[in-house]
Amino acid sequence: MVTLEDVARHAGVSLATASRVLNGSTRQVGASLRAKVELAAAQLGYRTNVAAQTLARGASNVIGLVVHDLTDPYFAAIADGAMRVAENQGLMVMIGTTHRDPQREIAYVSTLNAQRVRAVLLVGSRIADEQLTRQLREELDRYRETGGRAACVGQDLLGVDAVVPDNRLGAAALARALAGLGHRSFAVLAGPERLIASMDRVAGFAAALEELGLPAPRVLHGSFDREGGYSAATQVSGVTCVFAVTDVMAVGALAAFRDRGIRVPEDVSVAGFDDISTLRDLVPSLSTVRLPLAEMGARALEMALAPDEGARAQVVTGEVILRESTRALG
Amino acid sequence: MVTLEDVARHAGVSLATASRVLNGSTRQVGASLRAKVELAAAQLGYRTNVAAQTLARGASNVIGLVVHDLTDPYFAAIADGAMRVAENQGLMVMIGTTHRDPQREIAYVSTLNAQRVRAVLLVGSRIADEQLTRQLREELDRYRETGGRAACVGQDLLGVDAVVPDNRLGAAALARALAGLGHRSFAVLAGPERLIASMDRVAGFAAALEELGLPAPRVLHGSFDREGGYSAATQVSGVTCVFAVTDVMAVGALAAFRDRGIRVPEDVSVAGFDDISTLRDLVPSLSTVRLPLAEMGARALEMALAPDEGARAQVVTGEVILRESTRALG
DNA sequence: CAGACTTTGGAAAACGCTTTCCGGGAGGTT
DNA sequence: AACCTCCCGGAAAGCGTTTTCCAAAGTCTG
Repeated sequence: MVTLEDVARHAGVSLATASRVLNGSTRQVGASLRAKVELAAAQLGYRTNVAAQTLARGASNVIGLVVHDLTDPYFAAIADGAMRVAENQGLMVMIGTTHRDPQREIAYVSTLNAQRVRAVLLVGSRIADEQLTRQLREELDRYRETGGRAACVGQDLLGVDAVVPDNRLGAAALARALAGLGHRSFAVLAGPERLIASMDRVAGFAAALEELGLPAPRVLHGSFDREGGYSAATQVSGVTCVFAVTDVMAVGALAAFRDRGIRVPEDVSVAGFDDISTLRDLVPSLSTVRLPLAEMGARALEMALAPDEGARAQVVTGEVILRESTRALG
Repeated sequence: MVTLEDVARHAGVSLATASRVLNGSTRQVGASLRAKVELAAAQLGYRTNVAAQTLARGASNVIGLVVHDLTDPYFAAIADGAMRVAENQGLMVMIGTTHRDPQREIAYVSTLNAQRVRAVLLVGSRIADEQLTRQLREELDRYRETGGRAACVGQDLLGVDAVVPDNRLGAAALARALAGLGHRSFAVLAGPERLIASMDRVAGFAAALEELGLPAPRVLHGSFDREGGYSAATQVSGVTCVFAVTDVMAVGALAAFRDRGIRVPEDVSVAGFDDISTLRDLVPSLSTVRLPLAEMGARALEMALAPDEGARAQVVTGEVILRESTRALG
């Protein structure tokens, strides 16, 4: 293992000089010494020991990313956006997947704190649970007290910077668009009862229908994934339009309808939420509310990395996109 | 920032004792002192400084993962498998995405070396390029000389442990299955000319056809993604069956045929490779060669982490799965 | 050309942990 | 009772960097 000291000795300079040459310092080093050091480093195959560097500097070059599930394209897209920002800034990223276990999320914040990462990004909807939220907040506070920066993509409940999709507004806009197509009877395929993203989307959708004087939708709960959409959709009947609170659930619903011999959009219209790009080749193509996922990830990390100006929240509004899975009635 | 020394002082014990209590050591500590230390740590909100720990121990608790593109479900699935293993072993995962730039891959190995990660996992097909391969090997060798462990998922070209899908065999089996359906004229939608995974799949497919005494397929090259499949498919004509070398390219091909008014499978059969699970709800469902992606990632990491027994290669064979996108002729 | 700055190189003190030694006390064996 | 072991606690020496001081050598001004 070749150390900086080896390089310094080999180049005939002091440790300080070698350090200044090899790891961006504010101080200048004369051209001739600089060349010697660089040569020595190359010859010996020197690689900075980042752990030592982090210890000495008191700050690392890595950021932490906590997501629920990397194989869910929603999280992959957000993570990708954040990682591009990290890459541009020369930061490495450490990822933890919680598999939707809130305790794991808390544990990851603690671990990332131990790693002294520069920033941590929490991606994914919160659950309506006072105690869990408080525990997570406490862990985050502890991290931030010692200089850590944090941001989240989801709801602004943690006292950190947040990029928050306006789920109510988006769902309401979707409801109006679907009503505009002539639909009057709706079902909503929702996620777990206490998952806030799901709750907000349901609430926004229902509120808009009420405003239009339409009957309240029937709400069916399932897990927040493809299976949840499938199983919830098996219970749907007597409506002309179904709103699945995520595209991934909508995919499950589409499969369920197909298996039941119900045609989309001829027999029932289906809309999702998120506009997952890997799903754009679905047949029929999915009407949805577009969220700029990669950009949300990128912006969240940028906020976390920016100089502290107190916790800020950026609201992102979705854009309704009607495609083939919904059709006009009458 | 509360340090171990603070904890030790607060508990009225030595630094050594505090260390032994809080960070798994081989040595025992008496129950009363142990309790004091744990209490002090909890009261002060102590968090181990991992950088210091890594420096002192000379070994870190993180592994590095290098993939081409996290939003590609192929890589997401493999990464997920590897991450589950890491999680079970209490290891954190640092991810780098190369966006298919071989130089970036080399740079990441160097960076991960600097991080002194326990193991690095390189996921993704190699390119047939002597010089790049040599450079990467050199970087890997340097890493391994100082105790680093490495493995790859792809071709066994790097002198490290490898999990290698048998692309030739899988493609050949697929060709035989398709010929068994009565197809006689084929086109292959291939990736970049020098991408080995693509080359092998094309070669295996062609070899099997030749063995069966069938005419050689027409090979069309495109990028290794959905767009590549789409654009290659626009040039297809006069065949009854199309083999896209990945499911993701097959999705593009399906879209292209749809846009051209060509029905699948009535007018042309389409098959892919990989069996990406998020694509299982495609209509028509895709015939493909199943690869156990998550398991491949998991096994690769397990090999890398296992005690050194010299570089080993595990071959994974794919399983042909015929679904709705291919139909029997005649 | 003297005094005041500005550069540039080096010595050495952190940074926060792990672990090797030491020593003292407890328990076991003749 | 004398001797050996074992156990457990603490002191202190690293681990490989960064960075703060110093000192020496320029470089400017007036």
